[in-house]
Amino acid sequence: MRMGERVEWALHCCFNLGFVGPDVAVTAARLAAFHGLPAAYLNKQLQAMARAGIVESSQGPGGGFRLARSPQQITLMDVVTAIEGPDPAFRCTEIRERGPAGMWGTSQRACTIDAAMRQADLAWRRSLAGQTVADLMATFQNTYPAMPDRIKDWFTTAHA
Amino acid sequence: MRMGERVEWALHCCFNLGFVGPDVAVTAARLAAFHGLPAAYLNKQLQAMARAGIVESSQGPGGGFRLARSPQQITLMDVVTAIEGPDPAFRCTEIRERGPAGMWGTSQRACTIDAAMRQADLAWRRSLAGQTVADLMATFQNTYPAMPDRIKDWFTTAHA
DNA sequence: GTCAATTTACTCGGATAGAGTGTGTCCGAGTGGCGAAGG
DNA sequence: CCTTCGCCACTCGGACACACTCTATCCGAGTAAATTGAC
Repeated sequence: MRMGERVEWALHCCFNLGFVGPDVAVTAARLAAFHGLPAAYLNKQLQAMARAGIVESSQGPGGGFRLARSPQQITLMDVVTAIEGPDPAFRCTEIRERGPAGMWGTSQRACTIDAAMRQADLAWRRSLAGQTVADLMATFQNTYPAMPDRIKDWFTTAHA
Repeated sequence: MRMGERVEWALHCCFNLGFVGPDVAVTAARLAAFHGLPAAYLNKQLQAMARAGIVESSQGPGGGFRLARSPQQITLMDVVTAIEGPDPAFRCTEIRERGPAGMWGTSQRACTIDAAMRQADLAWRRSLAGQTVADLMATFQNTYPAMPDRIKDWFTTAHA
């Protein structure tokens, strides 16, 4: 099982957009340059977050992306769902139905194995839903007090 | 993010091998027939579990696979790790180092985002480690009391 | 009848092709700002 | 000098190739059981 790098990118973008604040829009190219990523592909992930209502997009000169709501109202679960989709990692394909046991009437109840895996998935989702972008920003600011302003400056001032 | 079907297959195999008991070995072909799966590919997963010490393999006539230890001592985490590998789903690629922020000395501490994702991964792993194959067997037997014997019979008797 | 070497058939085990998803890239649609022209 | 119209550059947005992992398969190595022959 492997989670795509896209999620990492999206989280870092939300993180930095949180420090920049909702007043200015940051282009995908600028965010890509800050992280050393391919701009066009990162743009795709930002679009996905825009569809999910996490960020707002504006076109034209001076356009770009900004957080659609407060960092306190954006959980890691929101971001992961926006990028990776809502489906759980484990998907029961009901192989118990394909063999001879399929005739034995064991499909009245939910698959025992599926239930167990769903429970683990739920624990994972709860942990993600319990952490907001604001929490990450606070932890980071606590470790590096001067960094938030530095980040905001980099994004709000012009660059070659 | 998507978990392979292999995990589902492996779990069902452990589940059924638990009911069969450690006295008789079940071939990969028999397990595949019971679930309607490709035998050679399922064999590959059983091999992976053998390498992990979850099942024991024996060659020759009368050979096959059996649980290497009690179902109570096999957790879902063991099976998932054996099939999917020990790496966590989320892997931090340290993109913070690739941009201009890489020069700002933020790599002294662990990546904030990585830490948050690791925490969620840990919750997932704890849930998996807290459930054993024996637990699943007990739940299933509680729902369908007659099934375990029926399963054992199917695997221990000859078939066309 | 007993033992042992041999054969045999059956099993796992790793090396080898094909499909699906994630990764990366491109060009077109839309939009806000800027400048020139007219009143 | 102010207003208005048109142009333009910049942005997002979706459609198009490439790579990698998962899926599936094959044939060879190894082994335990059955067979056969001698003692």
